[in-house]
Amino acid sequence: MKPSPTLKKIAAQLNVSISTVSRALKDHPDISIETKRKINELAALIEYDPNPYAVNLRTHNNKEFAIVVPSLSNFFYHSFISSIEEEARKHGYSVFIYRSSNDPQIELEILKSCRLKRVSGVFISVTTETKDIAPFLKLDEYGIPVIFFDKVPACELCNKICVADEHAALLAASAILKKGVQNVLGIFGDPNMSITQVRYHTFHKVLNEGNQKIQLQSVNASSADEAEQIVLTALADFKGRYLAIFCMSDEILAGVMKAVQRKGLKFPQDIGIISISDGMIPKLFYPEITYAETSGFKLGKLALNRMMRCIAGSSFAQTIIDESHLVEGGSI
Amino acid sequence: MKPSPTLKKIAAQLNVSISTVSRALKDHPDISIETKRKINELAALIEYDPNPYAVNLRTHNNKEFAIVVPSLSNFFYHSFISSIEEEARKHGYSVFIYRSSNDPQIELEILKSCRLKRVSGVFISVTTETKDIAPFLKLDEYGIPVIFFDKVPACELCNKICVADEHAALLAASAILKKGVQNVLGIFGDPNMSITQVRYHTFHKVLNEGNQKIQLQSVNASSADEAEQIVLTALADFKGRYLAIFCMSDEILAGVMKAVQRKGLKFPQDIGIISISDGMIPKLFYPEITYAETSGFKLGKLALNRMMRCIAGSSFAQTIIDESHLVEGGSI
DNA sequence: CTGAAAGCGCTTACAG
DNA sequence: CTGAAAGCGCTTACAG
Repeated sequence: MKPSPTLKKIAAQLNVSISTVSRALKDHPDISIETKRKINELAALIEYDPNPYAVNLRTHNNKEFAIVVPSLSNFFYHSFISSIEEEARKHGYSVFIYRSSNDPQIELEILKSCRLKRVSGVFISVTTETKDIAPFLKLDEYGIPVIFFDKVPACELCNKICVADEHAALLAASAILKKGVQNVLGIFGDPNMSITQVRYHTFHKVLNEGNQKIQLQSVNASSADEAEQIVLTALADFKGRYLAIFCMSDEILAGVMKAVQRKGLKFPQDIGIISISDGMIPKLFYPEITYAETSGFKLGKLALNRMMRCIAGSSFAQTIIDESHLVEGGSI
Repeated sequence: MKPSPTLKKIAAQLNVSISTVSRALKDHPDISIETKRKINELAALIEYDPNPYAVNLRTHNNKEFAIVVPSLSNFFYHSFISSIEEEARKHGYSVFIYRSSNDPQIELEILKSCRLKRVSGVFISVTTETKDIAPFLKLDEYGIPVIFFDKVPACELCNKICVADEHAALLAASAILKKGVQNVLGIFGDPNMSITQVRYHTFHKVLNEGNQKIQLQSVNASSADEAEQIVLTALADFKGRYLAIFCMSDEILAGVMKAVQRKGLKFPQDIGIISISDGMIPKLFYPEITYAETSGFKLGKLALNRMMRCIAGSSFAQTIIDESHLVEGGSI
């Protein structure tokens, strides 16, 4: 285990004081050009790098953001994370990712670690079980800004960046109206999640307010398998009539597609399908599935922007909602 | 910005020395029960937590592993990461993830950061451009073990954990032989990647060594779109004859499925499909696609095991290859 | 232009 | 059983 180069060693070799070396390395105007040259040369030669622990102990400042997510298996997170990262790098920040495994206990440990490490800021999508926002407020007390994204807690005074659930549901519902479909089956996720409630509510409102009379049936599915079963049942119920299925999420879409393929149905001829998605799953089928896009990319930029404002001192809490747009596939 | 509780403050309030507080908090046998009680009580009350920067500066020891991956959009990585994490937690280590964006420059920065932070160990899947292994050896010099996984560099003396490319290709080829298919189209990825070479070589060897005479055609595709085009062309060539398509990866499978759906082909009736995959994409279709599984889960356990050995002092470099197994879907 | 000194918050050998 | 002291590697106000 090789010892690291330190200011002390450079100072000793060059017969100057540690203070001088420290100043020279950060290009302090006091130090003479000649001394700076000597010091920088040696530092480069022995590949000196400041010990971040020592620096931090003194300055309480690291340029690191933490992103905390429940899981990694989500294309929305990918685009969000890469967007944050790209932008953060430009500002001289590095980014690392913590995974909470959707476990509030682990999430708590991660938050504590972020606090103790005094990261510059935290972007977090909370677990489905997270109820207590005290740990987040605590981060704030220590001057660490927290930006919630995607799965956000019910908290007025927080900075939140959300996908446009309402707008996405509206786009999907409008697309269905436009096609003039009469029988619609909406499949939604966990009814306790706010994301489900918003999407459900908007979807229903738009369809019911249209001038067409539509037979709308809505169901909740907690897994792809369940969604598949629901569709198989519905196909029997709606026998003979053209049906459009709305999928609130990728997981549900996966189940729906299983049922559609199992029954050998062609879309959009035999059945119509429309979804809210980040776009990965819809593109696996032919024709591609039409979906209202919830992309993390633009959202990431907005989130980072907000973060930089917070770091600059803004204490004003704000909820930012990105717009969605319809990506026409050909499935309805 | 609230000041953090410190040993000093506890010491002052209790009229004992800092050393005593430090010892009491780590349950040192020298300290009297009564003193320990008092100190622990106050520490709990004010929520004292040691400053990790100060601790590190003294002890050079943090219990953190870094996982570095080129990208997050890969189910193999998800299972690998969650497996590592789960196991690491049991050993009292926490895990954070760095994303290199498949950029060797960023990868370099990450490695440096790992070195300076003296993480306990690094698990890394390198970028496709990574040529220079010097930075990894450097980590090793500083006593930080490096375990390569999945995308590993050509380096004899490294610890590597790999998916069983050979075994997976063998299983897929054997499955094709068993079905007695005569016309086979193999679609492979970037021919410069070692993973492609191994899969290609084994696949061909097994098919050619079988006693059946098989017409085998192999092509390289660098994207899903390209794979789709290849299949469309091949369908014309093999007109009328039953064809089995082997997909080396999920990306290729995605393209192949696009073509198959576009042509309205039924599988396994009209065409046979078999793939190497982590299992997510194959399960989206009906019938599900048959594939040789390359799961990160078991691999993660093996990798962590190896890491713990390295930390315990083993300097013996080892390449571990996990076995694959065939998951029967119904697509061939 | 340069250096000695204090201090960030901790740990640990040494002394009593 | 407890404490004073040195030191991890750095930064920065103060002095010259």
